[in-house]
Amino acid sequence: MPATIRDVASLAGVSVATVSRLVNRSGKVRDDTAARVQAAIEALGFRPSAVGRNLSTSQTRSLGVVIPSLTNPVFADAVAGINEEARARDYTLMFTATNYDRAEEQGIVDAFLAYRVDGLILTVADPEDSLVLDLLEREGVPYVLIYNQPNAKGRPTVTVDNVAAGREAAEALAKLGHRRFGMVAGRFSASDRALARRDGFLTGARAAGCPDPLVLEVDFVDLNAEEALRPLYDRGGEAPSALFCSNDLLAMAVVGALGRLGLSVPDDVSVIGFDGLAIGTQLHPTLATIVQPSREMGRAATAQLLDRLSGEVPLRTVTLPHSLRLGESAGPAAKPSPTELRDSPAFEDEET
Amino acid sequence: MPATIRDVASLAGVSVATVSRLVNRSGKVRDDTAARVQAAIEALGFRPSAVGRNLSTSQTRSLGVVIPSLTNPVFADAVAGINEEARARDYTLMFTATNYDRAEEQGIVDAFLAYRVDGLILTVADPEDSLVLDLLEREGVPYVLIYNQPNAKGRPTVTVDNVAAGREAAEALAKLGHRRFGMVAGRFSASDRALARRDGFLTGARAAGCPDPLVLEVDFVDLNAEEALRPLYDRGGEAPSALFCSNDLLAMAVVGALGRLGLSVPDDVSVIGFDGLAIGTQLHPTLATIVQPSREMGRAATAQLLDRLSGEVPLRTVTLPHSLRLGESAGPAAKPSPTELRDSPAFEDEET
DNA sequence: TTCACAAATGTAACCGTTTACATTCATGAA
DNA sequence: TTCATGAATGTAAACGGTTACATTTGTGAA
Repeated sequence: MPATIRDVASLAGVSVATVSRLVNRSGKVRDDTAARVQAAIEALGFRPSAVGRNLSTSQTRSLGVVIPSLTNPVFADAVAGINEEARARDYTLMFTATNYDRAEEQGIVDAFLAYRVDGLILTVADPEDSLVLDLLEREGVPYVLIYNQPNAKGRPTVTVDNVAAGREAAEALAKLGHRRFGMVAGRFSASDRALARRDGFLTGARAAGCPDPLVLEVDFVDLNAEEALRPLYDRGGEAPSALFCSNDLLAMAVVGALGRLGLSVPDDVSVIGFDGLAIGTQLHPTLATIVQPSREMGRAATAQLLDRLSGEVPLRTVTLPHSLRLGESAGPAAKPSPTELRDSPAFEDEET
Repeated sequence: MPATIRDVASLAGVSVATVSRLVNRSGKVRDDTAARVQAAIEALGFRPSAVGRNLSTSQTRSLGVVIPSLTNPVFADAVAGINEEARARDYTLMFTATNYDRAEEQGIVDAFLAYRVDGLILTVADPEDSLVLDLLEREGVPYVLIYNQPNAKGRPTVTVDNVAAGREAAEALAKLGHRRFGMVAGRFSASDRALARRDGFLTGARAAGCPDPLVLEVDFVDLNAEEALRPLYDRGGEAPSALFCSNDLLAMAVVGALGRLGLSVPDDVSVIGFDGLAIGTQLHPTLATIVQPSREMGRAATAQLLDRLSGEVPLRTVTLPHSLRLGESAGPAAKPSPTELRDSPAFEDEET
């Protein structure tokens, strides 16, 4: 139904080649011809069809984006970065969330390949052993991972040093005087980065001469943080005085749950998250966290991919700097032993 | 480089028509032929090109999604719903955020039209007066708005009754004994819904016989809630005891800022947000809010659009139910202290 | 066996661009 | 005026599918 290049050509009394040349600024066209063609274009409201062009040039100027979920703002931030960079370079984004479902990954990538996206940016469940990535490799479609860990197969990824960051979290807490650590994490099977953060955290705890942190793996999607934490803080003395959470959303929920359990953050328990979500700085207490540059990671991944598409630059793994943001949710370890917690009135209320 | 339908055809010793028939299950093909073709497809790793098909069928089975920002999880939730419904019906999503920039809107929609998306789902700055929507109308490309308000031009939108919701917020606060209301909102110029919520809130306040709420318009993108609120709460007595925020992100920031100003929520000030973000139920205090079914709105908009694309069902404006979630951030008004009574003329006026 | 008819398959045009190559046009030099 | 030359434009073949229509093949009845 929309006007085609032929319509324009015949209305302007020129050939399609001339129209094409004008539209794409490839080749020269005389001023008066250009004016005539331009007039025809406007008269017809001609909008060149990307699909015609795609077929002819066998590239689509589109990128596929595959992430686990938009519900976690950390991914939304990355997508925002991807979006910015892609738009700046005139690429379009095809997008889907997998909901942490590996079978979905496959179907989605199949669809994107059918659409002949020029490249993909994705966060997968397990990059070491991913059929999807094998497929891309086989088909020679360029891709860059984000958030995923650098891995044995040398798959290009833009990420932060999650192990170091985990270690730093432990160090920071140790420096505040804490010795009994806990970690609350989503399912490790769905997140290689959570795993890396845990490894770093354990290492850090040991290096500080602390007992091994208790690790709590919780269901991230429909989480009941209060239920998950209650048993821990029923036990009294040996309960962790500092909790590291594998992401900020979890950390926010943990802070809330502790409050509801009658514990004060950071007076009774310190909490430190991971991601650096903007909202964390607005809360009270502000959320202590390891900040990763999500938007920048999205942008960097995209930039790299687009460079690769327009040159033959090889794709590389890039580790961006993270930083510790010591918010109010992490404070010095309490002087009195949390053994007293058992006797706290708020706690008795909960018990009955 | 990838195998084409002709490659498959010649390897299987059949015509392209037969391959096409098999791939699309259009028309019948004998079992032994099918097997041969299937073998060829697998041998070559043939993946039908959507762009070839798009050109031929002049439809793309893709939808454009245009929203202001992913940074606000409420949009992310809607996109999640859109994503689910689209995937279920085998449509692909092209996606972009406008960052609340109206010029961007135009460029993005142009790009999507070039790609010949079959339809669009969008949230625009101002549906009444939107060049972009005029353009879609003119080109006959079906679209559905989400979040935007029902409007004079009868543009189809999936939303909630923001006016009623705003009114209910005021009523709920009045029922808790509050009389001095405030509203904190993002820029109205970027959000017709915030405006509608304000209108409803004012109406509700008046209906409850309360003085007109103070309305604070703040910069949502880089917000300093503490600075914005401090002047209000420096003044003492006449400061609002209940704040309605035009969205949950804002409400969370406001709760945090009040805390940092040394005020207790809800003992000193009640706060009620809008959106029903999941994280609100995890915080401490849990966030009182008007819940809108974001995911469902995304799904409904998509379903409607896809129905329209495969039948000739007309697009309609749909108002989905919202609900009040009375979290801990909204509580009974404090008994006004004698000082406050003296200092608060508004209060005395109303009492008589 | 022959024929009518349906089932299976093939042929080729078309969808809207781009682009290599061919052709025409304008210009200045001889 | 004629020509050589470069600039401007045109022609037509891709690109990878779908599909109307034509053709061939297979089946059962006469």
